[in-house]
Amino acid sequence: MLDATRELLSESGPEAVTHLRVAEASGVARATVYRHWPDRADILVDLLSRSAALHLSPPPPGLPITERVTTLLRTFAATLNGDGGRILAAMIGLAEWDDDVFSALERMTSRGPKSLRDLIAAGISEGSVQTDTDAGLLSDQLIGPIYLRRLLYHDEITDGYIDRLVSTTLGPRLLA
Amino acid sequence: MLDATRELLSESGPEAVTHLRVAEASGVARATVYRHWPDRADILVDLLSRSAALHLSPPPPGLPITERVTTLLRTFAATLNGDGGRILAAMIGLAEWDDDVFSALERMTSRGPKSLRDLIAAGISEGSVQTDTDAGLLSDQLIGPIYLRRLLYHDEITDGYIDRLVSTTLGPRLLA
DNA sequence: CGCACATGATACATTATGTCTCATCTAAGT
DNA sequence: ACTTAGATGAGACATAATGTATCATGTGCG
Repeated sequence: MLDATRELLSESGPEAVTHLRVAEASGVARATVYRHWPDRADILVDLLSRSAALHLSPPPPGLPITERVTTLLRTFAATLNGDGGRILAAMIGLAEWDDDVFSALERMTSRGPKSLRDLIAAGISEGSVQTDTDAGLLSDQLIGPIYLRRLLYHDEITDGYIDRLVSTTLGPRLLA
Repeated sequence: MLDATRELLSESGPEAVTHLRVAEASGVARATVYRHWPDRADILVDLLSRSAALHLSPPPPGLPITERVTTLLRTFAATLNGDGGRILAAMIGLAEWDDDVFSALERMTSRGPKSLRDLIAAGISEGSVQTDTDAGLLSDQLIGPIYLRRLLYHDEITDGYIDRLVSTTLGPRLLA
């Protein structure tokens, strides 16, 4: 049923996720869908709560900070370029009015900035990034434009874009 | 009717915008709503197409580039902190599956980056910004984090955040 | 006044929604 | 192999929503 829900969501948007259509799409009786999720919104919240975080790539170990950040952002962008972008767009449109969806959104999107901040913090402590760097802000500056392109412009996020982003954002804060 | 639609959208989200509820909320017969917008989505598309752009502030004239950018971003953030944030979130959630909403989204969000790029381009030509600056990318770097905070974190965008954003993003590219 | 046009009110058929019952199936324990 | 608890399928049912049609009323305008 959740597979069918994900399919419906990706194909036709959140409004298509109804008890009836989930039942039809998954070959299950309508009553069964009601038993699991009495409220229509519960189906979506359940699906979205189980959705994987937007990226999970463990930052590779000994490489220079620029490489590690670039790798992290690329796996992140790959998820956004795929199905993750649509799911994220749906969540943003729902989270404004549904606290449960917002919680799921927080869980889904918090891991990325966190590991990026950790990466930057590691760069500071190992002396490759300026000490007065605000890791949280720098993380926003790297991730924000990527979301912007995907969600507002519906543009694909290319490796070249990420390279330019990293070099102009992180570049000026690097120490020799 | 469109006022009632806006109210419904802001209060209860896109799914609450139905012929019936618009009719009730605006004190109009249900048939009248059907006459104007035979399809449910038409109501929202019509409303969103008429929505003002996200910011309109004409950049003040002779001030230094940093001041002008900061002013622009502040009026932009003010709209996002208000009702514009919810409307934008709804549009992002709909634009993924509705081309008309996406067109409206483009019109709504294109003016901001454009005037920001123009501002940066002016800064380059008047010699206060480095000549190798990519105005489009710099614009994304300034606007992206603001969208990020509003849409994903549901955080208010403070003047202090914008100040830090401008100083760390635009600062390194300024010429004496 | 007369006309074009939008609206209100209502009826109607169709579909969706939500709840209920009961027979059937399945997995697990005895 | 038997029993039982729990889940499912199939369908009935009432209610609400949706979409269309009709006709009387109102309003602005030449």
